[in-house]
Parts: sequence; C-alpha cells; structure tokens
Amino acid sequence: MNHYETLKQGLAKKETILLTAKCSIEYNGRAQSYLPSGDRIILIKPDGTLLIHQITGSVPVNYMKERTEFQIFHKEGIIALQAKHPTQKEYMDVEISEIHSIQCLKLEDSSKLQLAGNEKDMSDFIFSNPETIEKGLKALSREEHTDFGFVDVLCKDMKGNLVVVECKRYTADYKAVSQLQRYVDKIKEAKGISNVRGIMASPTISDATKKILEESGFKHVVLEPPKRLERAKKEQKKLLEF
Amino acid sequence: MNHYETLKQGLAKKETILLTAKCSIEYNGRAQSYLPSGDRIILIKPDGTLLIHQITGSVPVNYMKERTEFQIFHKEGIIALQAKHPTQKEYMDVEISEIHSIQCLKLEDSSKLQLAGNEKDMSDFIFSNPETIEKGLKALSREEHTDFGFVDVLCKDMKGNLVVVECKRYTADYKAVSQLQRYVDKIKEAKGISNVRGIMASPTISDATKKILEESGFKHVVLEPPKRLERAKKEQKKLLEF
DNA sequence: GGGGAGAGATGCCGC
DNA sequence: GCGGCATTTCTCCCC
Repeated sequence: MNHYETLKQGLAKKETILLTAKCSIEYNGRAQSYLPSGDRIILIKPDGTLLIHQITGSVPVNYMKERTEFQIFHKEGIIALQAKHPTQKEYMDVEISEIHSIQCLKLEDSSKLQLAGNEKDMSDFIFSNPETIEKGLKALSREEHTDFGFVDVLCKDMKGNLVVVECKRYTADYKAVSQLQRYVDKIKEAKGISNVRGIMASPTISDATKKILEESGFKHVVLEPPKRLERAKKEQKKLLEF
Repeated sequence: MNHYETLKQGLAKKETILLTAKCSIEYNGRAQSYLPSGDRIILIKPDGTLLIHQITGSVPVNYMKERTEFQIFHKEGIIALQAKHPTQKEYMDVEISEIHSIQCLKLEDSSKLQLAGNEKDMSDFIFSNPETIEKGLKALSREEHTDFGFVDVLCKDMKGNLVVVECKRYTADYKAVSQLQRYVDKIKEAKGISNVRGIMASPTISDATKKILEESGFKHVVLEPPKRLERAKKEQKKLLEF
C-alpha cells in the first residue's frame, strides 16, 4: 500500500497518524499564515486535532483544534491535505511533495494528569496559614466567585478590616496590581465600606510594580510557591536501580 | 536493531525521534505531575525539545523545552527515559513498558512562518488610517516603547489633545482597560499635562467592561480585525483542480 | 456560550 | 538577564 492510501485509510478510520513530510502550509482563520516548503512532523489525532511541528521549538507552527475534518487529494506526485473546522471557520491546506515516513496507529489511554504546585495550592496554603502573611490575620474564604470577581483569599485583620490577598506564583506585575485594585474597589462598593486592604503575595516583585502597589495603598508579602521536590536523591536512586 | 538501541542511537545522533509507546510519566520542576500508564505519542527534536501527547487535545500533556538532555536505561523489558534541563532545574522520567513504533529521522527545514492578521497589523492599520477611529485624528507614533510598556498608537485629536489608542483583536476586557488607564496616567505624568484621552479599539466589548471604560473617561470604537480571506472561492478552485 | 483568570503558559522584542 | 505584552493563545470553571 502506498503512502497516499495509508494516509487515506488512517483518516477514514480516525486513527492516530504520525507523518513526516516535505510540505508547504497555508492557514486561514483567526489569522492567515503561509509556511514555505520544508520537512515537518505532522500529527493527526483521533479527535480531529492537527499539529504540525518544525524541527525546533516546543510550539506547533500550524495547528487545528479537535473536530477538524479532513480531505485528501493527489495529483502528479503531490498530495493535498485539506483541513476544515466546521464551527470555527478555519481552514488549512498542506501541500505534500514527499512523505518521509507515515504511521497509523490505534492507541489506548484513559489516564488523566495529576498536577500539583499551581496557584491554587498557593492560595490553599494561605487559607490554612494566614499568619504567614500577617500576624493576626484570619482567613474567611478562598477562591470566592462573587458578583465582583474571583478573590484568591479573603481575610480579616487584627483590627477587623477586610483584606484581599492576591497571590502569584511568579513575579507580580502591573496586571496583578490592577487585579487586586479591582477586587478591593468592588468589595468596597458591594459592601458599602471603605476599610478594605489589599495584599500581594508572591516570591518576587519588580521595583516599578512595587512602587505602583504601594502608591495604591497595598503591600507586598514575600511568599515562595510550593516547594519543588528534591531531585538529587531520586537521581541517585535511579542510577543505582539500573 | 531493537527499539532500545534505535532510541539510544537516535538520541546520540540528535535526530528527530517519533515514538509511540505505553508509558507512565513523572515531572518535577516549576510544578510536579504524574501521569499513569497509557499509550502516548512522544516527539524528541534535534534541539532537545521533548513533547508528549495523549490521544486527544492540542496541548502536550508533558513537555520539556529545548536544550533538554536525555539519558536512557533498560531493565527487564522496561525502558527508562530521563530528561533533565540543566538551566531550568526541571526533570522528567518516562517509564516505557512497551514501544509501539519508533522512527529516527534527519529532517531539513529552514523556512519561517509568515503570519498576517495579528494585533500589529491592526495598529498598523490605525496608524495609516486614524480617521477610521475618530474624525480629525492624526497619528503620531506606533508601538512606542516607554518605561512602563508600549503604546499601540499615539495620536493627536482635532483639539490638540494627545490620544492613546489601545487595540485588541478580540473582546476588550478589564485588563485592556487597566492597560489603557496606565498608559494615559503615565503620559500625563511624564509630559506634565492633563488633557490626555484614551480610546479602546476592538471588534467587541462586554457591557461590564464598557461601563468601567466609560467611568474612566475613555471611549470604545468598534474596529474589526484585519479581514479573513474568503475561503469559498478557493475551495471551489481546489475541488476543480483534483 | 460568554466572561474571567491561570498556565509547568510560550515567544518576541527592547533595554 | 528582566520586563512588558501578544498569542490562530489554550484550558478550566462558573454563570
């Protein structure tokens, strides 16, 4: 069976298709793009996801989301792969001049990624240990979705003031200050009170951002994100295993 | 040559490696994750990029950036692929229980993506056609980088006021208003003037955001992002071709 | 489906 | 390197 037929059948059977080929690519949709001819890695998934990678970098150079529909044609040694997304009004044309390799596979996987160490873990920590932010601080609620937005941790300080704590895993920037400002303003408005404070908790903050933060009447508290697991010991262990 | 040797040589030669395998994955770095056993698509690029995909979705379930270093071991039918990023202090362990397919290839590609229809094109359009934003508007500068960020388009209106135009390809949100506010404030401060206006140009804006925008003394102008190319005719043409 | 916010965001550019 | 910001951002969650 030639490459064209293999690809055609793989698409028809909705298999996972791994293709390396020399091709040029045209995309039209939310933007427009053109990529001149070169060797690419093309991955088509059973759910209709299309990913095209160049030989460097971690981001696909062109892609189409799940539920993409495919059609192929061939003429004089050229294979045209047309991808069309019915709802998103997006289109891609891949003109393949040479297939280097092709594989169609039926794969099985029902596992889900378990991830830890994100911002939610950070707000959980603050909720459980508010004293690490400020002496006498009491946590009231966590990730509260309200009319006025989504507050990481809402607290009350020693003097009875409401305190909005916004946490960031990385360097707090201008945007984080705007966010905090908006929450504080909205809470003041919603509750008709004026004594609402704001605290930014993050491992670092740039000087310019800290200046704006303090001009807005807020303060910064240094808080490290959840610790990275130590690798050194594990590496030792693995090396011994093999 | 067995799969293990093929993989080992592909890594040594820094080839593009396409691998489908049943595996479990552990990651430690900026966060921590674990993915139980299942069939996955594994792509290793010559630059040291590692991408692991599940059979659905467009985002890799696990990944390592370029310049990752690899080591492999095997024992009793299990292959352990260890990935380590020297500068980022990130680590990944892929424990492979079965390789379904493997390919190592030398690919060539020197092309770069040409993309149109992004926000820069939108600000270019405004710079060249300021009258579409407001009658009598004159463009002064485009993408001006300042200490506090960069202003999409800086203009002067009929009355001689400076006007900051911020454009968004999609629905303008709270963050965009904060951005505009910051630019206007900083320009007022830097130039020691008070008559600086702000205009948000975007295809749509939510009611809540528009309210905040107008409360801040700014206005919204509807501006469509650069038009999508019409596909209908092209599709006809392609169908006729084959 | 829209709105709001995080992401192991990534990538680009400028300083 | 950091900072600021767009992205064909993507994804999740909630209303």
